[in-house]
Amino acid sequence: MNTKKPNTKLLDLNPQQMKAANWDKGPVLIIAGAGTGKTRVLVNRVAKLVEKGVEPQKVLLLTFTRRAASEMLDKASIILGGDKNRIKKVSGGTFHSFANKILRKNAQKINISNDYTILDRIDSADVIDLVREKLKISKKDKRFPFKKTLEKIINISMNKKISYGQLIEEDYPHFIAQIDDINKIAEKYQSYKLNNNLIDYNDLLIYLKKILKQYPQIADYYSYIMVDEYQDTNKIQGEITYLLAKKHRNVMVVGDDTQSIYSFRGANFKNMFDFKEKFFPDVKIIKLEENYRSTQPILDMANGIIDNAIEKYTKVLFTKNKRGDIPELIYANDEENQAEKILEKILDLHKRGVNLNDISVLFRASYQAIPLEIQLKKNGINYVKHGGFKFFETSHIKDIMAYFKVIQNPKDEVSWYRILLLLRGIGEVTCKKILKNILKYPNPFAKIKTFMPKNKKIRNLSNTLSLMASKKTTPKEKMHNLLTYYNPILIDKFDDFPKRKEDLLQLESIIEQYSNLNDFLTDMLLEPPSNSNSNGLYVNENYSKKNTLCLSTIHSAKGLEWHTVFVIDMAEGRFPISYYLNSIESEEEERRLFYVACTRAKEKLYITYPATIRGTLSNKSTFLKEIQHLLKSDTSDTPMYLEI
DNA sequence: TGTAGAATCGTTTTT
DNA sequence: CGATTCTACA
Repeated sequence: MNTKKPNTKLLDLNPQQMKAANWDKGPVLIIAGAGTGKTRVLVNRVAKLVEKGVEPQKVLLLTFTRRAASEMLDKASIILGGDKNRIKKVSGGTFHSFANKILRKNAQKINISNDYTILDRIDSADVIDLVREKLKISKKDKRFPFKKTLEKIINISMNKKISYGQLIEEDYPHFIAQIDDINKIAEKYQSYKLNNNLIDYNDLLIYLKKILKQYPQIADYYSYIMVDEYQDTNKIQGEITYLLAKKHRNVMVVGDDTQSIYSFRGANFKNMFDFKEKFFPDVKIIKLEENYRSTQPILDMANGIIDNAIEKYTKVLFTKNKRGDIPELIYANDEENQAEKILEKILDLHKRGVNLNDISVLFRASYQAIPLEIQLKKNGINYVKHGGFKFFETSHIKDIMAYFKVIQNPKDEVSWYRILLLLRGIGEVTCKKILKNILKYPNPFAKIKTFMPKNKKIRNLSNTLSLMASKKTTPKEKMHNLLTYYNPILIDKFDDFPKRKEDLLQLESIIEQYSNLNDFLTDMLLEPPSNSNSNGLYVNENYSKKNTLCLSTIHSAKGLEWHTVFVIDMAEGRFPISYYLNSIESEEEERRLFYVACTRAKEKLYITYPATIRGTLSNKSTFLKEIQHLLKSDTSDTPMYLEI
């Protein structure tokens, strides 16, 4: 199916790329626009370093997702003539997974036990709620923030390094009256984590930094540091990069300030400039501006989007690929009509030989794809949906994970709560009573029986957990047993249990690949294997290779490319999304997001605009109005009342 | 004390 | 729209 010759293409570099790929020592910042071959540069550099005889494990490649790292390493091994073994030893992954790797080995050095449990966002929220209750801060008397909101406040303020008070005043003024309570909860949350051996996403980075600072020899193990997507790193990740390279200064960071789209997570593209100003004043800067992906008309439009930005960016893309179709604007009456028109277009393209794999539909927020998903299902078209709602954050999956977490850490109060409250006849009060009695035992699973109201299902819980805790059973057997136990609960708890049952079976097939429970739990938290499809099902890599259309949030489409791209819902309020548009910076980020979306297209780009949304007339997105002269409009059946 | 059903909240993006 | 929280009742 793939007719490309990857090795010749991989080795084919322009002078700028060559300069970057052959970079030997010293700090270098590569400013690489969309589609300018930065992956190719990194891949070649890794291959060259290894070829030169650098020990592969001393090369550290930090990327945004694990998938990005493993794809790059695969390509590097092709360059080296399929020498997978050497390349495989290259150290790589996300900042978080790298932090975890270092901490599991060295946490004791900073007085943290290395068998900590990692909390995801939902776990953190649960812990925060627990802490709130322990502090006897009621959420009833006054309007008090939800646990999810509290988690967000605590998380963001850590990420951006500002105080809770400041953040609340800026972004949550309606909670100003509760600042004292929130402060208390946040403080107690920190100490609770320390006392209970829990670590959240931020802690991973904070502790990594602490270790690297106190024990520079750990950093010095790595002799070449490379960081991809540097525009989407946050302050602490920038500092970590510096600490890693402080001694030998062999550090290459690659980024594109026009593609910075993760500031909500604390990322700051100014890190790219800080790299020079704060850390490495003598850094060499290499710019990659020749685009190999898109046609000139598509680039014209993309450049047009960015030209209107307030912030002036550092480069302008160009291509030798002059010819191509002008991007097209498609009008629709409403969301359903928009979906119909997209479907029509896709079927037409398909008829003319474009594979569904080469088409993607991109949107700002995942719910915007729902009308289209309905159309696709109706017409029996395969699709995968990336981004948005996470398989591992659905409540039935969290339920299952709670049992495993209790096995791993019998003192995990939050998971105990979750498990016990699932049982009929046990409410909060009984639950607390039970926990008070069992938490002191190192192996409480058999003890539960004693403290429970006499009830058949509850005896099963004790048996199930004991069986799961047994060292003799494999993770798969544990899972199988658990599912037998959980099935009646599932049916009782959810109306849509058949769908969710599918998910659990998928989870079972994932756990099959693990022999070690800890690895399974860590991977599920730091590197979940994939996103969900329309049914919330886990989708494995093979599935996405079939003739399948891709629907994706723009965030999840980062770094990818397709022959044809649709960017939908270009109406004010939908894109830029209005709910949180509260500052110039956030509007600028929305603009960059639109830019990222359009630069995914190689040959054809369609922008769609529904004239009404939920029955009311909508306005064209500002971003669309700005660049409309660079588009071709499909006026054949434009609604009469539209001004064009 | 526990539960079921009603009301309500907050609605993006993700390691 | 789906999870969380509240309310009323057993």
